This record gives sequence, C-alpha cells and structure tokens, in this order.
Amino acid sequence: MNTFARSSYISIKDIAKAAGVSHATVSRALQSSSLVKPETAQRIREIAQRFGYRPNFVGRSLATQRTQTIGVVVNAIADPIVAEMVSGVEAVARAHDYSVYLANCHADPETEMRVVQSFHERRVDGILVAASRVGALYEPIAAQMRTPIILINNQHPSSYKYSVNINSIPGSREAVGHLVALGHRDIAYIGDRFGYQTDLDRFSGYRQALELAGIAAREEWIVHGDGKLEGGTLAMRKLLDLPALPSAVFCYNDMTAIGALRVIHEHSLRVPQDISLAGFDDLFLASYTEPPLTTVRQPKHEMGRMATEILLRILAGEDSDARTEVKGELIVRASTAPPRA
Amino acid sequence: MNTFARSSYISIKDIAKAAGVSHATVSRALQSSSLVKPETAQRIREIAQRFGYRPNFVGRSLATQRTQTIGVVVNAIADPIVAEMVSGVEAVARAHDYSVYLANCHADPETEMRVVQSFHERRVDGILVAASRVGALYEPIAAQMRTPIILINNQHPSSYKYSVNINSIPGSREAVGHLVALGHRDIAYIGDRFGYQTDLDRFSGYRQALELAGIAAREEWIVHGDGKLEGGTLAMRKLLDLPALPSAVFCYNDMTAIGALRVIHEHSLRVPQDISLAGFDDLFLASYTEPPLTTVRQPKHEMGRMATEILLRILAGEDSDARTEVKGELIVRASTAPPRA
DNA sequence: ATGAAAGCGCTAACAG
DNA sequence: CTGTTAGCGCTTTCAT
Repeated sequence: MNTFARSSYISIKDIAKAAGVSHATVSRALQSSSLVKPETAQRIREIAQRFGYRPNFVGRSLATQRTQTIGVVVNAIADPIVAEMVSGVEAVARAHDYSVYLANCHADPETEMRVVQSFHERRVDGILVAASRVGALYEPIAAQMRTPIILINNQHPSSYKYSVNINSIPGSREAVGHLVALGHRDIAYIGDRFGYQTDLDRFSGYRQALELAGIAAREEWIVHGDGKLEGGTLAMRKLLDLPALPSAVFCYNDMTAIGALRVIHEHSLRVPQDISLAGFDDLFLASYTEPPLTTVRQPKHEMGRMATEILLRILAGEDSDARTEVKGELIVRASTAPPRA
Repeated sequence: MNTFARSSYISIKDIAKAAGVSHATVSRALQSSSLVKPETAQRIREIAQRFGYRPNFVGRSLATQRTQTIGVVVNAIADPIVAEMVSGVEAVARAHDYSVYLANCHADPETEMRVVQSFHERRVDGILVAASRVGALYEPIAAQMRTPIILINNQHPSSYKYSVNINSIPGSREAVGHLVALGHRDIAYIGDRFGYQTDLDRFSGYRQALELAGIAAREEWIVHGDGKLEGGTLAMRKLLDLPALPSAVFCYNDMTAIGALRVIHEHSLRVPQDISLAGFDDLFLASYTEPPLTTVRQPKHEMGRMATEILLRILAGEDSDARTEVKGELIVRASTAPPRA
C-alpha cells in the first residue's frame, strides 16, 4: 500500500456544513451565481479556500452531461506533422477550458474506430481524427453517439461533413509548375502508398502540371515510397537504376524527399546541379537540409486550430457544414534549379 | 441548434427494464461478475448489444473513484523528444486501458502547476510531467491531492521521489572523451540556457572529460544557446568570431548541433575536416544531417514507457521509491574525426 | 443468484 | 436569496 490510497476529498457538503448553508448554496457560490448574497458567497469562497477545496469534475460532468473534453486520434504521435497539429488543437482547447485526450491508432482503421468508441464511452464532447482511414463512414456513428467528429486531412475517398483538409492539388501543381518553369521536362514523382487521398491529390497536381506544359508522363518515373524517409530512399534508388534519369523529382512529402536526397548524395550526384528535388509539407526540418528543400508549406498548426474551432462552434450549438479547405504555399529554396544543358 | 444536442443515452436502467431484472444485475452482468447466473448474464449482454448500449465512464468513475486516466504535461508538444516520450506513455497507457490527457505548459512553472491542478480536478489517477520546472516541490502537492506524480527528466535542481531521468554525465563525458581520443584538445561547449538540470549535467560531463585528459577548460569556448536550432546558430557564430577557433564542438543537444552545423557550413568550413561536431539526444534527424551527427542516444520512448509503468505500479498499490536512471549511449557517426595536423 | 438501497459529487428545478 | 429534492449512471454493500 502507498500514500495514494483513495479516501474521500473535501466536497461541497463539507464546506456547506462549515458555512452553515446548504450544499446547493455552496455550488452556486462557487459558480459565482448571482443568486447568492455577495457576503455569503464571499464567506463560502473563503472557507473553500481555507479547506483547500478542489471541485470534482467527474461529479459535475455527470450532472451537466458535459465533460469539457475532446478526444484526438492520430496515426503516430511522434510524426512531426501530427505533433504540430495536436499542438494547435491543444492550444485552442485549453484556451476554452477543454482538456484533450490523445490516442494513437497507427493508421489502422479498426483501431481508429475502437479509439473513437473509447472516447465516446468517456463521454468526450467531441472528437478530432487526423488522417482518418474511415472518413464519411463516421456520419452514422457520430449521429448515433450524438458526438461531433471532425476530420483533419481525411484519407478516405469520401467527403465528410465536418472536415479541415489541405487541398494538395494546387500546391503540387504549383511545385511541379515551378520545376517546369525552370526548364525541366523529365520530372519524376515519388508517391506514398496507394489509395491514400493526399497522395492521389498530389499525384493529380503533378499530372496536371505536366499536361499544362504538354509533357507526357512516363510510367517508369512514377514510383512509390511509404511517406517516410526509408520509403524515399528505396524509391529514389529505383529511379537511379533506370537507364534514363529524370532531371527533377517531386516527392509526396518532405520525409520522402529527405530520403531521396540522401540516396542522391550517396550516388555522388548533387542537388540541385544534377537533380532538382521538391517536397511537400514544409517540415521544420526542410529548411535545414543540405541544400534547403523547395517544398509546399502545409499549415499544420492552423489546421489543428481550425478543426478545434469548428468543433467548439458545433458544441456551442451552431450547425453548418464545415468542409474547410486550406491550400499549400510553394516555398522555393535551394534544392531546385534549372537542369543542366 | 444541431444534431448533437444532448439527450439521454441508453443506460443500464433501460436494459434492466427490457431484461426484467434490476439495474444492479445488469451492472454485474456487464462486468462479467460471477455473481450472476450465466444464462441471465448472456441474455443481458445480448439485449445490451441489441440496444447499442455503451457504458458511461463518467458514472462509473464517480462510483469507483477512479477515472482510468493519466495526465501528461509537457513543455512543447511538437518537440521531437517530447513527442517520442508521449508516444511511449500512450502506448503503455492504452495497453492497460488508461486514457491520456495531454497538455502543454510552455516551460513555464506556473502554467505547469496550473495544468497539474486542472488534471487533479478531473481526478486523473496519476500525472506525468516531462522536464518539470517544479521538481521536488511536487511532493507536498501530490500528497495533498493524493495523486501520484512522476517526473521525466526533472529540470529542477532537486531530487524527486518518483522520477525517470537520464543521467547525462557519463554520456557527455564519453562523447567528449571520444573527441579527446581522436586527438582534440581545443573543444568548445555550446550549452542550453542557464540553470536547467540537463544542461548542468552535460556541462559537467564535458568538464570531467577535459580534466581526465588534463586539458584546461577555456572560458571563451563555453557559450550558450537555447536548446533550439536558432540558439545553436547564434552560439556557433560567437565561437567562429573568436581569434582562436576550437577544433571540436560538443553541443548540449542535437538541435543545437544542427544549428551549429549550419553556421559552420555558411562559413565554408567543413565538418569534420575543419571542425568536429557532436550532439546529444539522437533525434531521428541526427542520422540524416550532412554529415550524420555523432551524438549520445537518449532513450525517449523507453523513458515514457518506464515512467508510465512506475505510475501504474503505484496505482496498483505498490510503494517504493523509484528514482530510475537511464544512460545515454554514444553513437559515433561521421561528424567527428581527428583534428587537422 | 438477485433486488433494494445507498452513495459517489455535483447541478438545477422548484418552492419558499 | 436559500433550502429541499431529485437526479446524472454507475458500483457496491446488505438482505434475501
């Protein structure tokens, strides 16, 4: 046994007794209700203070049917994009006196739904899911739980009522357009795994940019990594094994690009002199690679913030579809340059 | 108004009525208590299933005086070290059916304590604080709240009963010893801000290694950043402005080292040919800098895991001081080499 | 094996 | 302005 055994804490009843009032009056006084005589309220507050009273939110939650809590489910807590988003979520949540539950689902749709269920059992007021693999399938679930669910970067090919997504198409079109403008015509794409929505979008932007420039896409220059550094290295190796090398590579994301960069260096090729390289996301990291990476900035923190604000608005009783879309901003750095003549 | 208005959910009473039993029996059946006839239990579970019953943890928490929740307070969610630790925490928490609250305190001791208070009001079963600025001052607080608090990398110069800390001294001594072994005698140190415990320890390891080698420390080669990349750049600039340059630099952490690396490159100096560089932490990133960084590995994920296990053990009623200490492991990569002759 | 009843800490409707 | 009462959903004696 240790010193943390549960015994009962001081409750409003205790301070009611001490103040010679009913516990209801104490409750009112502590909520600064105008229904209680200022002097009484003051006295009660002093006693509470003296007793070291700390309200019990569990009791309150049971009475009010609200927990002032939101649940956030993510694919990988340590992923820098995710961490930034969560940071945005936490900031606005705390500013509004909400606490946030954080849980990992490892990109597994079943786990994702299990976590959502567990949040519901804890009666969170609302749920945020980043990079959901479930998407619009949540609509009936959310309705049944009577708990709003907001998606951030929905990865399921479905349009969900409440979501904050980055529209990657213009961003990647712009990035590839930038390569074209530099004079590149041999541009490869390293994607994520098949089927994820953002990968499809970024690939689509890539194709649009090529089409716009009247360049035919070449099958062998479209390869796939896994969205992580390792996948980028593997994919880039595949590219470098080809008889005909591209002069530029647009990557699904910065992590992929960093992996590719490494492999390019291993082959004693230089960026951007031999190969231009562009990514997507603008990780903190991207400005500190050698050379700094041209990329498309994804407003991670803001997206977390926005999603939380939408949720709070819904909880406040407003109802409006909120399919918010943000765009990426092209950031040109030193990893892209005109191709060699 | 929207569709998420609260009305009441199905409770054990509803299913009790439907099953023609008391709600106590339902409660028992749902907990698979042996006190209820198997057939009855089965029938109840089926009805619950059919009704789509979801237990309400708020009610349960009020009755059991436990929330199966732990609170985690960190300095910066998006800090890669923090994110890794939280990831370790979440993994073991979830494996034991605990949920985790995550909150940011921005390295401010007052906010840190406010968050701890707010966790207590929500009656979390236990609290984890990473890089606490409050340290042993929690002892009375935790006792009064009757809620265990575990510290991870306590930054307050005090020894706290329950903590998981990295002992940075041997690690940094080894890192600097490695530089000495390579033949360096002119070794600088870029620290964090003054007064943080880990900085003091790492500096101490640096000094010990120099002493061991009979090298006198030089004041002007001891400079301070802020633990972040920017601080590393500023500090390194200061170093490069000196009339006599060190041949090696040991940095408080990897982020500082990455900042330093950048400035060294800006000055057209090469690592490790002109200057050797070592960091601390072994961020994911550290193996992907140019050149890959020699550093001391901090077992971030494990530390989160260990702290949570200690907490769970305390919650299970065991009591034992648990000042766990982990050590860093020197990882030699390409950023360190013998000095030029 | 089951039910009745009390209680966890709080809010809120109602009565005065 | 304040007290009484009921109730939020659940667990847990105590009877039977």
